[in-house]
Amino acid sequence: MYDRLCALYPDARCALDHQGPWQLLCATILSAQCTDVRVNQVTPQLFARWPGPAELAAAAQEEVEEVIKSAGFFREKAKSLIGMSDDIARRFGGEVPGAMEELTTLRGVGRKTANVIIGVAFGGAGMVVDTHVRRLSNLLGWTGEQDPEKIERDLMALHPPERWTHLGHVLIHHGRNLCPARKPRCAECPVLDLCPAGAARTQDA
DNA sequence: ATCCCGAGGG
DNA sequence: CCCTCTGGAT
Repeated sequence: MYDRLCALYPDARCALDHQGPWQLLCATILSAQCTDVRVNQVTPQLFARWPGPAELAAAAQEEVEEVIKSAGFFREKAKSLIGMSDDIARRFGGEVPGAMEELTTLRGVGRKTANVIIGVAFGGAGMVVDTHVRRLSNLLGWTGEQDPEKIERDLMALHPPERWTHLGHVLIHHGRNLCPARKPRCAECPVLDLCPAGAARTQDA
């Protein structure tokens, strides 16, 4: 299945525009319950105005809110962006840490965001479980869990570490292109033969 | 379990 | 109108 998805999406990669770990951290925090397209619309202005953690840590919350407003959850996300930057400036000497236990101590950073940083910014093994990965993993029968951390564990057991990061990317890509939550296009799906949920659905119709 | 929240699609 | 979008804190 992994190979089939890779063949389908040969250049699937992180769709959040960024330069360096701190920018990716900001973009990923902003991506909660929001499309990556919209995140990429607000980050240029964010990074132009506050170029690094030291600057953003000192920003006025209302000004940050104004810039990121269209991404939704703007009050919480502004607090997280400022708090996370302050954490990095004070506790980590201005450098984004690379370990899960450190990353998740940052304001607004949970396992999903931490795994993005580990996998994409540092080239490590990060099994990202977002809304797409959760939905497709359940449809494909790879897990029966709903809790992201349990899904993470199931996926890590099914796939070798060197595939984790890219697996997340191809699943997210497939979720966007052909298998969105609202209206999966099973009739056009090239991997329908490997999808129990899709097979059942097409039989229904 | 609930709240945070704007924007786009059906 | 209702649901979903690369979740996390309380």
